[in-house]
Amino acid sequence: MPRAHVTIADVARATGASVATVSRALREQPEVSAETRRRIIRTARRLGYVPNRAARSLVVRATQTLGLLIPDGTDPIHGQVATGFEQEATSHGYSVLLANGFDNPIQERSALRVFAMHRADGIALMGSVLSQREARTAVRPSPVVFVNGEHPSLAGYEADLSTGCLRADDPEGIKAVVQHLLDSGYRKLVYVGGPGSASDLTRRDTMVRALAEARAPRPRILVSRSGGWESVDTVAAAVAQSRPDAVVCYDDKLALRLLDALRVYGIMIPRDMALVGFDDIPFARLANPRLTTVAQPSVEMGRLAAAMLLRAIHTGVIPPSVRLPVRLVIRESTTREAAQAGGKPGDRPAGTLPRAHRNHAD
Amino acid sequence: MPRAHVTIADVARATGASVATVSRALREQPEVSAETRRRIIRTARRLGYVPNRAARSLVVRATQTLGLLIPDGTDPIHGQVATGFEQEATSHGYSVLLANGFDNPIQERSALRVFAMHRADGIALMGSVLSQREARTAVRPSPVVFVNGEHPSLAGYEADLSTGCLRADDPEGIKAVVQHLLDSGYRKLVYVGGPGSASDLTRRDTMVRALAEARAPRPRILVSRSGGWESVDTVAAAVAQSRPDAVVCYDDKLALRLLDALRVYGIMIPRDMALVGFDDIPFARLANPRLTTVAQPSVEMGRLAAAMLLRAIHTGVIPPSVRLPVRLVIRESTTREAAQAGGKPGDRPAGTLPRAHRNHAD
DNA sequence: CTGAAAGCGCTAACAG
DNA sequence: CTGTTAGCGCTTTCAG
Repeated sequence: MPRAHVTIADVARATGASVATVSRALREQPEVSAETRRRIIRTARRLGYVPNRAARSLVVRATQTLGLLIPDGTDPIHGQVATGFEQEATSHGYSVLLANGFDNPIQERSALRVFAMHRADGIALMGSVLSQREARTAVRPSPVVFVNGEHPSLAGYEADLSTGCLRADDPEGIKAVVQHLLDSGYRKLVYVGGPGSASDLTRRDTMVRALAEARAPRPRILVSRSGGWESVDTVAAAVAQSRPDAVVCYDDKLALRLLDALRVYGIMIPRDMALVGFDDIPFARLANPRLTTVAQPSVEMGRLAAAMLLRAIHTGVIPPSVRLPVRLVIRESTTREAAQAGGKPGDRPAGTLPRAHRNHAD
Repeated sequence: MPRAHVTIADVARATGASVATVSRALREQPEVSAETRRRIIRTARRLGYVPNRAARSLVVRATQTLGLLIPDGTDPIHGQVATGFEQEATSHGYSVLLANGFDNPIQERSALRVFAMHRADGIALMGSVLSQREARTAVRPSPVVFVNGEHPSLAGYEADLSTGCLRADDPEGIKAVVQHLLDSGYRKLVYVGGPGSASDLTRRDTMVRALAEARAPRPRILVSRSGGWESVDTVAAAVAQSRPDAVVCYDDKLALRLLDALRVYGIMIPRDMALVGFDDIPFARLANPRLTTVAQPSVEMGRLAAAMLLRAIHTGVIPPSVRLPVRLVIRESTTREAAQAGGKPGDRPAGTLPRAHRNHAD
């Protein structure tokens, strides 16, 4: 085995063909005789030839690479988006450059610069705090797609009629939550905010508005800013004292933390109050009680972001913005009867549970 | 703004300097007068110049890129490793190419090929099912680091005395679990296996051996192969029937699913039996009851993998293998008193199902 | 069908 | 200190 990398010239030399022919043969171009092609491909393999993408990119002016910026790969939702994105990209022969922005504009900017230096053919920004204008200029002329952008300019939520934006329909989700809670007889509601980001504010405001429209009491707003444990405890204390009928949290993570914190106060969900999250992270359905939440199609979202980018790359025009439907998933945490049923299944596969039930009942 | 990308030649033309000088100035090389440098940097910025890494890579024979293969970004642990890896890489000026292998050798191979084509300066393989030999040849001569490799050749666990392997000390973790369970008076134990991977088998075998050494009864082995819901129910049914003192699961995800499934049978943890997981995913501490588990330093692991790669790139020699210490985290799920005690947080492990509790206990 | 030659954008000698 | 000149490995006219 040669120490350095085998080049197309090595293969040419070994086969007696020219580099041009080798290049053509290796790319399955038609204008090469089947005979020579086979010979070339065989020796290429024998020599352990691996194409050098940098060299190719240089001339074809395309890198077969997509850049993906996520806030924090540690978060289950971001991991899911990233995975969907990677799958779609990979299945179309693109590789993905991943960067974490940690909600920090500085880090996001430098990630964009890296993508630009790599000449990524397309860039997806998830939960980015940057403005569209800034991001687009930073990586111009590569197309950019925004997934659940968090830049303040998006807080109004009407701002992204523009192109290349992908987001879950949070307002519809919250409205469904409110509807469900009111229908279930809960009146005194609380919203627990998180990071104060655009989506946080949107969810909060939508809830306030939905309640106003339903002529229900205005919800109390609490905030767990840092997302840290202490502040969750503070919120828990406030909740324990005011005893609302139901608590809607910014997201599942916060809801689950709060659920845990409330145990200290002897508050039990849903016996004492209802609890709702947002996102439907995998663990929401495993919590005890199982958590009612709004499901976002995260993996699908990542996949779609990549697909939009791919389309933009091919057509040269960035696809129109998309608002993805969300789905209210009702589970035990907002079902009073569940407390008595002892683990009444929320959303399990139909076949498995009834049997288990019967076994147990017998 | 120019349509195409600005090149170093454009900057040279605009400043009246030569491309060589521009190149040097832009890379902060010393042999350029401060004056010219400043002028060059200014015009470069004005023109919107962004270096082309492909071109640079071609000549310096280095891409400032690391490849990372993970099994599935959807899994919290993998997301954490990836994040640590990305942070370390980024902070040293490297970008990361991410790929998911989904425990599929075919996909892993093609990911390796992509890394090779990109000439990634280093490659980290997490939970890969490929052999070291195959992986190393595939991306030669770039250094490769294995994180918790799952190739059968590693099942014996002594096989990777070799270089460039990074893994959590699962055996120590399981031994600590066994010790803790025995100390707590649990005798009749069960191990619930998962994917049948190298780490699964290692954990299982270590448990069997540790119990034998302690002259405790041999554990019963159950398996939830697919990881799907149905098979968890099967396991739950078996557990419900045999009523062991404690159940040790392959990982937290499985443990949490089992915890959920056991509720159907009216089995409450830790009142009726103890439950232990592995990994300490973020939600282990939020479960109800909070889950006793073995904590792996996942983020740190990712960081370390990148660091090893960086070192290998600089020194030309792959660092020795590392076995990272794990830590037993004792929580409610193995603490009988937790069910009865009162006062401090965590005193109501089965808190939200009090009626159910009585229903079944009475 | 195949080959020769001209770059893609950048760096690295090597001269000035 | 600065400029000239070869390439890095590959694709792509343009001729044969």
